[in-house]
Amino acid sequence: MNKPGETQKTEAAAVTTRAQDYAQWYLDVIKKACLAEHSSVRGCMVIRPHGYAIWEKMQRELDDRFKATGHENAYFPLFIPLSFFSREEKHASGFAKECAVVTHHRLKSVDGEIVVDPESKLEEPLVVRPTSETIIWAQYKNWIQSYRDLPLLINQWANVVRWEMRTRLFLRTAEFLWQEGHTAHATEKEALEETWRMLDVYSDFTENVMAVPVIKGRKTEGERFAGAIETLSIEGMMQDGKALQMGTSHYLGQNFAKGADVKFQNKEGQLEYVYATSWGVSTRLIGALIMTHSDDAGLVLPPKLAPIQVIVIPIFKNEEERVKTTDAAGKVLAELKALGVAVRVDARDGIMPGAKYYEWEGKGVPLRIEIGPKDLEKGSLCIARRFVPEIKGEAPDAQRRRRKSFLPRAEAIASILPTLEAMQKELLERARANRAARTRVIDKLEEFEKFFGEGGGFAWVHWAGTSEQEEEMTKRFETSIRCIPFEDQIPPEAKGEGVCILTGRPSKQRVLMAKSY
RNA sequence: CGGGGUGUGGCUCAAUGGUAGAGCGCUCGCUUGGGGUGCGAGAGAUUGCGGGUCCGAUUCCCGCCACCCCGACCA
Repeated sequence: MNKPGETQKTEAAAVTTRAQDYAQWYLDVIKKACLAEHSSVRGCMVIRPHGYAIWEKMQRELDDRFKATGHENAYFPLFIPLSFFSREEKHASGFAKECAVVTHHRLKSVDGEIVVDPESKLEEPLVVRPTSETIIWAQYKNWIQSYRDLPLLINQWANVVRWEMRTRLFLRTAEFLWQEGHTAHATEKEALEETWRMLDVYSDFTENVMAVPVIKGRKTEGERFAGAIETLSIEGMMQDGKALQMGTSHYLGQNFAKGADVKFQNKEGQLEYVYATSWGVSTRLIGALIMTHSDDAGLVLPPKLAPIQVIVIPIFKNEEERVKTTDAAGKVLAELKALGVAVRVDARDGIMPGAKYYEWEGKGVPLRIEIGPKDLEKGSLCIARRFVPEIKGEAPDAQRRRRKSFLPRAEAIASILPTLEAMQKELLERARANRAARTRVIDKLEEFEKFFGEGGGFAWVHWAGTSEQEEEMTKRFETSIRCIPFEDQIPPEAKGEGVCILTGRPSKQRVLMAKSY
């Protein structure tokens, strides 16, 4: 770490965009905000308290939405017997290359060294779940007999393991936390409705809670979930212009019901396989949050996800002032708590106020209240925002001044909730504007190449190629079809028919192409 | 698993064939206090692991392991 005063004393500013710088910036934010770090365990992540507190807030918001749509939580085993896992062929082969497998159940001491006891080999290996479809459907077989048992709407909060070659904090770790919904329905229509409904739940969450705008659409065959008939996703754009898949909702048809032999008797008395969906979001969302809003000063949090929304900092230079200002801070704390604000006082002695500002800004606290002797005299409070809407060409000094406001005490307290609400909206608007600035409607391959050669972003492109041609595009430009967007997701300027950018064949609508994480 | 790189106090890095030093961080004291105060004292490392060469290895050689970057794979 460098001397704080030298390299880190930077104002909130535009984020650098060169890929390597961006990766470094991302790690710096995580470190400054004390969110997470690499574990000594290969590919695994330690989520620190502040990072976990954000996850808990996400969980709560999501859980409320799942409950509101009729879902219940349950829990299923971490281990999946290999035979269960192989019941759906495409599913098994899709995940085959990234599975951790338990083969023994005992250790023993040999010459003072602890080794795996070869005699404890399991008859059947256990796969550590990379996702739980198979183990859950093995159970559903016992739960479903009649159309009266349907729909079965269940969600699980769990950890899963995918043995990735390369990992990145939050975005791709060997073990990650997530929720996975697994539902069973009597008809295809119902299951499809559920698939679409849950995608809406996700987009509602990412936009209204995370303040991250997303494009909703269908995945191409090559990008589909292993074992799904249809995969829907929400795609966000990060500040470097890359796309991030933030959530998926799958229509599984009768594939898993057949694999686990789950039949029900319908109203006509006939046996039928049930129709399934599954959907999930993970701690990757925290990565999306960081990469969408944060700046060079550190994390920026939408107020709805900020574990601490307001930090109160008493300022003093002697014992008398310390007592007075911390006392005043305590009163502000109580009043804000009563309003339902997540607030904390930082009364640590021996740390300069400036150092505290940097620390809490790095952690993404949206609002800071400074209480010093001058404020007590005037009966005012200083409120400093973590960010303000940008004004083009504004000097950093001017922006800093604009972030602070001095208000009479009562007025200041009353302004907190409306300000938090405004900041929540501003973040979404800012993210929308950033996305719009890096989105193009493109018809010519040369233009496409140029766009992605100079930073890139989202490209609305006509496509009518094959899966092989899709791969060819990926090899040539490092881009992929993020999704085939729903009609209402396509901006007006990108609507209409045209011809495929690669093959020239007629195309009914444009798809979303981008480089992605 | 292929190609490249790196392993030295908590972090970022120096140095040296004669068993290590700085900055930041940490602890204590004073000082300071509305954007990272300043000074002083102090704690903290069997130099990734194993072997070889050598009187002597953190340094040279070999093997292994871990991590990072670039590919293949991905929520």
